[in-house]
Amino acid sequence: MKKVTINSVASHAGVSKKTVSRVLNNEPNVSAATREKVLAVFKELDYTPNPIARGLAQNRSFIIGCLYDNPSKSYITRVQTGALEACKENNYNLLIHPCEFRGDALINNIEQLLQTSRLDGIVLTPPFGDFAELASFLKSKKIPYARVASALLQDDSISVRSNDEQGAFEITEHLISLGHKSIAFIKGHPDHSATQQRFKGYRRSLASHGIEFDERLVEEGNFSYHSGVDSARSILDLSPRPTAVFASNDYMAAAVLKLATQRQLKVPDDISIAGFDNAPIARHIWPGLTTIAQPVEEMTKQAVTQLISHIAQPQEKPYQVTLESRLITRESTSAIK
Amino acid sequence: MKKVTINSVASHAGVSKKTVSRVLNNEPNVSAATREKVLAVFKELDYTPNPIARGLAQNRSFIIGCLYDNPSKSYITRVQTGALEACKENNYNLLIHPCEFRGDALINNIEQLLQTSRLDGIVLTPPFGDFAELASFLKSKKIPYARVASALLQDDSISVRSNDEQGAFEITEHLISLGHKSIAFIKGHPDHSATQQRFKGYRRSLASHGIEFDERLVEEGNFSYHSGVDSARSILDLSPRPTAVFASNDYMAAAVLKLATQRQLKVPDDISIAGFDNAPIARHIWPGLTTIAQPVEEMTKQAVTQLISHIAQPQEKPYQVTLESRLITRESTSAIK
DNA sequence: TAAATTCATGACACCGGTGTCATAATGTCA
DNA sequence: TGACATTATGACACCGGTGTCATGAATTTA
Repeated sequence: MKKVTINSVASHAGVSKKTVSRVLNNEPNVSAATREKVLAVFKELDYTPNPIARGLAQNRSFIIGCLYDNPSKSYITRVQTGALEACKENNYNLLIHPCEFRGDALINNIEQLLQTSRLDGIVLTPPFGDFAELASFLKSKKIPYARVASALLQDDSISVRSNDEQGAFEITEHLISLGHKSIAFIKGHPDHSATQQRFKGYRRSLASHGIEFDERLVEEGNFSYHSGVDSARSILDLSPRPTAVFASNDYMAAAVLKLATQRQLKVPDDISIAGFDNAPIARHIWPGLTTIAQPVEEMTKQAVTQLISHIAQPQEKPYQVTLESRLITRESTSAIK
Repeated sequence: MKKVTINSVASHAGVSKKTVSRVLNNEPNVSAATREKVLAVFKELDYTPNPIARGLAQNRSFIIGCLYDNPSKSYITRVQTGALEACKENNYNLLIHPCEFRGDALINNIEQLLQTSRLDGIVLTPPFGDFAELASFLKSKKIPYARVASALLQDDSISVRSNDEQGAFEITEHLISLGHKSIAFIKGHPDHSATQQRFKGYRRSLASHGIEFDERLVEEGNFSYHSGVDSARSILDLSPRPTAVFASNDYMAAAVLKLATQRQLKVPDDISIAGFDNAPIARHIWPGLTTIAQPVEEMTKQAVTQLISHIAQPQEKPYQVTLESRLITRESTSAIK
């Protein structure tokens, strides 16, 4: 059983390679009769074009790369889900590439990636979207890219984000509206722009209610569950203990909840806990976490969709959009007694 | 700035393409002087070979595909982690491809995948590893594959699994040793071979202690958190209520825990709960879940490593291994009162 | 009906590498 | 030093598609 190529189809159908190629790509200037004949041979020989050969001729791979370095696995899962949807709709494939954000190796690493697998475009997920050096590297290599959930970098690339500052503001407002004045805050990973944004929103809300900002209530986390445990320990040891904790993501909030419960504290009666992201864990635990729902899948899907259409036909003006997030109240927050 | 290809390097260095290719691939029969010269030109022109052209000539893509359809996202994350490690060590890349297991579309879907992106090999994760039709399809297309955590299919392909039956046996033994006799069981997804295996282990343990199997204690789940909630509801409504629940994975166990807690039951005092997999959630909740730790990452890593070495050099005998799992006791199980 | 235009098709180069084989250069041995 | 083996190198075809352009046939226009 020999391999079926465009040549075998051509000779079988008694036409030239080029004509077969025309049929393959729905190009004009093929008579109906010829088209029929070629299509019949496709069926008969069970022909499928070789994507690599096509890639060589057109200098395309139909593969999008997804770059990430994120302590929150569920966030990555959501990013992938959105990216995959966009790829599927456009007959693209998704290649995943985790790599360390810190360290000089990054650019080399990406260079290696581009060498071993030519990608048509790259999605930069946090924190990569805010790394100017990487952006300019990709530009120099002429690799199109799209940024997801990145706040800082002002460039002319595709970018889909949500308003972290506003989300954090709203959830803090929610806590304050419940009577809380002593609200601890757990920061996210310092490399992520969301970390600063969420912190800003927290402070803006406090300020708008005349609540004095207290540095002792702020802990440095890094979005991982483990860092949440450490921060929770410090916070729960405070005296007087804050009446509420706002963690920069749900993993860290879950850690606070676990530690508080272990210490016999009732949530939310003794302490209210709020998270961010609406990760699966927020509804998998009891009490469920009050949080901000971010459309991570949707953001990524839009980013990748735009990226693909940009690849097919470079746009004049970049697609830059901010999607809405919304407050979800569950059982982990309640009015102060 | 023109593109740098093997031709530009060749003319720059004053040698033939083929000699450049030899240097590129560390082939013998290149004089030291020539090699130096060519390497210098590589640097000077900042040359990187085009993977697509190489792929066309060698009929390889250096990409492994990972096929999955799994309700447990964290399981997929772990599979990816293991697969990525193996890929990284071998300069391969990983393309992810979720697709529906059920339905006739599957084979077409895979065919499409192979068309749009030539893969050097495929990792089949549960439940795909047990689908004989898919295996024979891949064989007919001459695409090497490796199976992860698959129990049933007896074929001559690479397979790395762990002993689900034994794990379920051990965790049931653990519950029985704590004095439990009325142990509810939540099954996994019917398409997954692990589902039957775990059920078998549960029954074997009961039988070995002369505990009569009671069908009313068995609920049909599908590995998703949501299905766990439904099953938990039925189980907690039973009268008399079982003193322990063994769910076929940690997500469903977490659902039982949440519902029990919501209903003011104390875990483990009022009811013991055990899971399977040692997913992150098992230690992110309070009380932590007693569970069976499966080396999912390691299984996948070994499978992919073998797959890649098989691609480079087809082996005579297939690599088929069963890795150990182990019992992890946490706070969700205790001796009956 | 002749000239001009449009359409259908194929020949051929090309994408950027690798494999095969011939040949020139060098080394080894008697 | 001649016969022979070994090493270094390049010419050229090939992988399986696509792009460019020439050509002959069919159709329209004057």
